[in-house]
Amino acid sequence: MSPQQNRPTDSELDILAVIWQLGSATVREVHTELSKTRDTGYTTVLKLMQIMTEKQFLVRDESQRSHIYRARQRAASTQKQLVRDLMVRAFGGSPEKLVMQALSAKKTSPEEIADIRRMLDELEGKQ
Amino acid sequence: MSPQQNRPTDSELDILAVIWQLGSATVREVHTELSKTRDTGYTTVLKLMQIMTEKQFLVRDESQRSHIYRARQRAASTQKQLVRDLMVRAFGGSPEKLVMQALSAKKTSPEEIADIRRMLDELEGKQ
DNA sequence: AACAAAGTACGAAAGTTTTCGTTGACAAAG
DNA sequence: CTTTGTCAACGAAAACTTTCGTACTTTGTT
Repeated sequence: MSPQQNRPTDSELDILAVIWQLGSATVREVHTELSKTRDTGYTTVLKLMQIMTEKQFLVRDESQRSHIYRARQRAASTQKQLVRDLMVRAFGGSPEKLVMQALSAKKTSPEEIADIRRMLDELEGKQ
Repeated sequence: MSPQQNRPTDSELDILAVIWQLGSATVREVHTELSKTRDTGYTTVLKLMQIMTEKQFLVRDESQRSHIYRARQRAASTQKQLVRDLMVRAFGGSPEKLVMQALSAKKTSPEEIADIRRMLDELEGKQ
């Protein structure tokens, strides 16, 4: 009904991830991609993508026989929403606690650390 | 579709957040706290906390009539799991993308930025 | 034209999470 | 000792998410 302020479900996020990667995709393409890691039926993916279109997570071009789907929101926008949500619910709204866990959750390379430093520089420059 | 593992559900996370804050709590205390922001029944919270005990998210002391619950895992441990999960599913495993969204999701103060810099220093020192 | 292949639509079943009404135990007050 | 309030237990309903069978349509091939 209302514009996207709700989070995608787990399966919906899996589908979004594929579409983010491909830019746009048919059900077949998404299904093929998901099949690499999950055991999932074609019509299951189809149904989910139809629901996601209703929910306005996706838009589709029906001019071809096999409809072409795109994400309605940019990846960054949905990702930001997801992170904000987790930050509020699990970290009491504290970004540095979340960042700390993010960095310790995976061995972060020196290059990645340098990237983050650059981001901090930029962020500080703006303020 | 997506592996569930030991990730708390949304409602379970809300309860965990309260218990993390209070250290330990009765159902009454959790319910009172949640009622500030959510319209939720007492027995709903009770049932959830019973389920969470079965799932080993919580442990309880039954020696008093009103049982006292604690988190079985430290907050940091569960938080790390949640962040790792989100990092993999929404960010393709990339910590710096997640960090970037975290920082832009909320206006981050200079103090918070300084904290994060210190964390990066420490992280680099260890490697 | 007939058939097979590939696609959408749809509804209902199956699975999971959340909600709450009800019951019985116990405690505190009267 | 009876009433009133608080609690845990439990089961089932409600709500939400995921799965897939079936029907029908369109396209390509023989």
